[in-house]
Amino acid sequence: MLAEVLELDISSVSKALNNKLDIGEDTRDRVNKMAAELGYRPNLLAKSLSQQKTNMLGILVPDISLSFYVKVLRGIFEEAERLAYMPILLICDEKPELEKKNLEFFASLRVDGILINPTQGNNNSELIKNILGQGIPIVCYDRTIQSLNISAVTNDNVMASYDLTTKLIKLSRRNILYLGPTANLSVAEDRLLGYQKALSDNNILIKKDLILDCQLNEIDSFAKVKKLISNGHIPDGIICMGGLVALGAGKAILEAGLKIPEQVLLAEFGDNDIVSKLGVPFISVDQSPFDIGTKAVEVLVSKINGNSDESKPTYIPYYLREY
Amino acid sequence: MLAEVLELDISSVSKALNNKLDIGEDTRDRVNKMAAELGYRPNLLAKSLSQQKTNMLGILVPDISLSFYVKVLRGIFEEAERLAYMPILLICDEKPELEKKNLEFFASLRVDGILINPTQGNNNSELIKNILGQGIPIVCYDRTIQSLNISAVTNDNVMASYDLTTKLIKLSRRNILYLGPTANLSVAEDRLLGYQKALSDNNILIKKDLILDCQLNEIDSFAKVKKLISNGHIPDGIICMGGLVALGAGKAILEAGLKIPEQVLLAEFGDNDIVSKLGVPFISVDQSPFDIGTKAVEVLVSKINGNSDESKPTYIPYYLREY
DNA sequence: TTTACACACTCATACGTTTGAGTTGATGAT
DNA sequence: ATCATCAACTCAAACGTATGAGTGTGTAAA
Repeated sequence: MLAEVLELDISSVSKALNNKLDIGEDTRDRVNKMAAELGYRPNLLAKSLSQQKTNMLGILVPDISLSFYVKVLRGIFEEAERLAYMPILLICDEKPELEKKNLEFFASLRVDGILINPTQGNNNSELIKNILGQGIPIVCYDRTIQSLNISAVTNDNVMASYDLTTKLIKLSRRNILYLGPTANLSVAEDRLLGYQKALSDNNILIKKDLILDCQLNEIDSFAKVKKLISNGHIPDGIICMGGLVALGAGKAILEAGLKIPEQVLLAEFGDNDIVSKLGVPFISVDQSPFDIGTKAVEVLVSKINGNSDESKPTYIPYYLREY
Repeated sequence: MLAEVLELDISSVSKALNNKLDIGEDTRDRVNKMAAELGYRPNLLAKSLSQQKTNMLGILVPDISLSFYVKVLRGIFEEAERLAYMPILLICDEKPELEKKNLEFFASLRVDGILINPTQGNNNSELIKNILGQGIPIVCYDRTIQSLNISAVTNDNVMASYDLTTKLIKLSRRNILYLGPTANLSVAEDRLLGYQKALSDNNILIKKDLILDCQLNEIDSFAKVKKLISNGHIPDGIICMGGLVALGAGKAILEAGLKIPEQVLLAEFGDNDIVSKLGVPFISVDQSPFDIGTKAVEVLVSKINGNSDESKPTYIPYYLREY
């Protein structure tokens, strides 16, 4: 198209547009001028196919209705822009089948790298291994996959949970409930460990009925806590895995006529925006989601560039906050 | 790769994988089996380039921290999945430069169609026209671009605002403040019209100082309303353009010691999740964001398939709700 | 005047897939 | 036995770009 009008070889046009050295200055100018005039837009499909590089990053997110992930995304987008990669965002809705479909898409599209927050249960770890084997680097953020020896950018969740639990203990709480998944989720398992260690270190007995398995949503959390209370077990503090869990638990507590934070202290990880709906004070672990995002991209890109073959986790600092 | 192992021509492999008719059943099976075995994954870049069709939809979103857009996205993703298109999500952050960059990317990637919620001021309408001219259909959702004769899926914002204002009037409010952009935004202009018409029809004088121009964020809204109150103008009802505006306004009102809803009735469009942070009752226009999403994809895909060249707006029903 | 060499360009191939046209061998009808 | 038909395959071109090797021209050095 451009080549015909200018009576040049396509290769010359290509070289002019890409500022290659073996092309005359005057022809370069002619080409650029004509390109602007005709509204020429390079075909990324062809370019990527030819170069064997897309300059795209595949980003998998479980749920964008949680402000935690939105903040992570901010970090991801900002850093990707800085490093001249295009982040392609796909949402998995915590569904393994969707995650699979989206991973397959990214692999077929030949993105240069993938950022993933694996769904609970790590149902797609075989597929992930497969894609890694195909030569596409994958980095986990927030959550990780222990069985896979994969790079991850996350918090030290054992320590964070230890600190949070310790804080509740210092605030004179002794019947602290752990509320969230107890298996199949790296993050939750770590936090359970930290919770238990904090109790031990403070000579508090770990009671089995104060470790309450619950899904990462408001409904289940509400139901489980309501049942717990109606059974006469009233904790004086709750460590919640995420904002939705805290929201459900908080509603159940308030509905039972209990006071927050006087009677029950509410503590949660990561997503405070949604908890503030309750209108009561709570303690939150700020996981520095923005930094998780930027660092994840940084690690991924260094893998793409072959500057890092290691797969140890990168820890991002966290902060306890009171709202 | 596959072809070599099977000692077949690449074209035969391609035909087998795509269930073409002029290929033997036994070879088809052999190919599929070997493909599974070797973990063959078709290259979408090559496929799309060859077919001149990507089966991708470019989705432009201003801001995913607003639950309104998250709900729209749910609709978009669900309908896109149903119609076998892959939605590619890019976030513009209300920044025209980002919008431009993302539009250029979509055009270069040769997505089959684009869904856009144009930024205020429609800074990229020339580019949009250009891309349309290139043969990529574009449909607006929520907002539209009047100057461009482009398809849009939205609410009848004049009517919605008329109804909402009328509702406040029926609740005995006479000093109703319009709070939001007054120009450069299709949606807001329409709502201002509806607001004014409702006042007129009820024989209420339209006061200039009850039409308060303010940006679509919490900060500006808070500042403007605070100033208004400190100047002694206290409205008894506020029509806010969106949740962030309502949040800022609500905070200013509460800070001034005024009661919501007794002294000031708060009403807003679209994004109630965020307003509930205030912990007070408010009236909301539910714009059926999910339906906006599904319908937008439906309209876009029918354009892609050449079944629709018209460009009239498609209106989605809205509902007044009290929270 | 020849040789060398850099410069600016073209040629050919590659990337991985699709697709209509062409080829082959077997089957059936006359 | 001859020819048309058909199924199942291969061939070749196309999509739009990038890139190393090859070509021709002009200039400077010997």
